[in-house]
Amino acid sequence: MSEEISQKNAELMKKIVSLCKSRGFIFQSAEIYGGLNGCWDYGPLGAELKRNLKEVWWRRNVQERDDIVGMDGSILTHQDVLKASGHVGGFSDPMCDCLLSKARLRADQIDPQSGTVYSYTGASHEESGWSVDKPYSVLLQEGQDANKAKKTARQYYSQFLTDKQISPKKLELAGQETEEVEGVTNFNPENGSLLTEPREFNLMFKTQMGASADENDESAVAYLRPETAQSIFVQFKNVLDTNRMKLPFGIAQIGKSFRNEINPRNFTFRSREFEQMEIEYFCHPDQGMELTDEWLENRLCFYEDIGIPREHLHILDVPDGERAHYSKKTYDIEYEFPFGIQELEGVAYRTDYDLKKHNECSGKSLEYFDDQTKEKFIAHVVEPSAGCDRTVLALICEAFEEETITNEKGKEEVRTVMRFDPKIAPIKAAVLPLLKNKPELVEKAREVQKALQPFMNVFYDEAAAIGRRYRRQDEVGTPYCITIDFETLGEEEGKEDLKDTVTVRERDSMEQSRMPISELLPFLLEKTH
RNA sequence: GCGGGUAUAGCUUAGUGGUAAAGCUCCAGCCUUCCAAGCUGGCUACGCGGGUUCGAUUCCCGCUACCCGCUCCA
Repeated sequence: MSEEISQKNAELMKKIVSLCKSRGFIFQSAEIYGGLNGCWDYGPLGAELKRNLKEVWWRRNVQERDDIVGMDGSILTHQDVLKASGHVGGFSDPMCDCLLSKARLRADQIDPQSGTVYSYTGASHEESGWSVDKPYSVLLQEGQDANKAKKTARQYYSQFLTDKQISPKKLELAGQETEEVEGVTNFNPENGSLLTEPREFNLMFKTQMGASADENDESAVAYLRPETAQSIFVQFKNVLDTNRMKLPFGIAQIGKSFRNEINPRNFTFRSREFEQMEIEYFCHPDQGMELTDEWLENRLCFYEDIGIPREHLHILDVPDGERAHYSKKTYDIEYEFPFGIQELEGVAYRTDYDLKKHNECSGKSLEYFDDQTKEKFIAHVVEPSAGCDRTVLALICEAFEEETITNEKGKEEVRTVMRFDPKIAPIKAAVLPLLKNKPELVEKAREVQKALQPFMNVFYDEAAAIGRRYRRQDEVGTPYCITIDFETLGEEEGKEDLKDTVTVRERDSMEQSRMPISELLPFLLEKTH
């Protein structure tokens, strides 16, 4: 990405974040207390938008399908569940930092190295009297010049210099010692510099169950779930038995999950608390690969359905070695955010890994018996796992547009419009009396509002000129504005036949049409459902 | 976690060692017969905590948050 485009996208993102705040989509969590790192709250319109997304997802995946049922598991999770799944113990990354370049590396991904370690105890600068005592080492591969160790060490020590005018070359190194080593991983392969000790980053939120639980009571430990999936696996048998399900079938769940991300970034994109929309689709082992491809296609259609065109999505076929250890096949569905192409959803073939683990660890049989074939086996599972907040953000980014239009006076102006698909738009229709100082118009408009309100989120507005009110609605993505005027009242001479009709103004085209009030509800239901 | 940047009203910005200006928005009123009209009036801000100072929004230190890069994202 060129510098210019990246600059432009940063500005675009700023505008989106700003609009999200000013129009009540997304606020920073605990803002009046200075904010909570990586946490965000949805305001009135954001809550509607997110609710609509979740409703469409649930409708498409549960309500309209015979083979998927829903559930809603607890967020607090038994520690044994996450021990079995491998999250306790496995869900942390040892990290270390290069003392010289400050690069961060995964300690477990550093190739073992051999060579000569040059160690120093400190450095000094005679002329200025400056000195520092800090142990530091450099690893040199066989055949490298010993001077490289000195050069690297001087560079390292020079970062402590208060007088930046002093050249690293003028530093005197102290206490040089050398040692031959083999298979060590505490040096940066890039430059030979010593790394910090590996630090564990535990990515799970741990808590204590019971108001009087002791902090050191191991048995009281519980976790906030790092994914909704585990509660589905753990309840697999119950759902199977109580709902007479037959393979293949799925269990869907929408809910919050928590991960102690090292570095929350990009607005709501990477948050420590986030909502997932997950399906665990159980099947015969022979069907796994095929179903993974089918689900990928199904999910792409879903995004198209809610207004994210396929051209803005990217499919990443996650290569061997980069997939989770339990996965035989994984597709990432990525979206072109202004801040880069980032993952919205993972469609992963998790094999029988999870059910097998829970089968073993709980001692309860989670096997499936097929009456037809008399076969007994652990079901395999395909998991389409979507990030709800990420999708909301994608919807906002996709919808945002600043349109340049020429007004009646021939002057160019910018119209900010959120082109949400009507299905997910927070407000479906705005009801507007043409003038607010004419009680008959206001009364009629209130009637229309009340008639629509039980069926959808409508908004009544009588403040300011009609044009301004249209633009306000554009900015929050309301697909239709309904205006009650004098013709609606049937008092216009020669236009008595327009009694009880209203102007329907369409957001994207700004075009207006005349419609009887009686047709409004079916029209809007069809367009916004 | 490291490096860099930023923090003034709901939003976007101005400005100053003597507590602050504007545009837009918003609210009230008048007016207004279809795309951010006009007039009058109004609310609202120097992120938090220290220090220096007679006095700090301004200078210094710390913290927090956000943005960018690195890193990370099982």
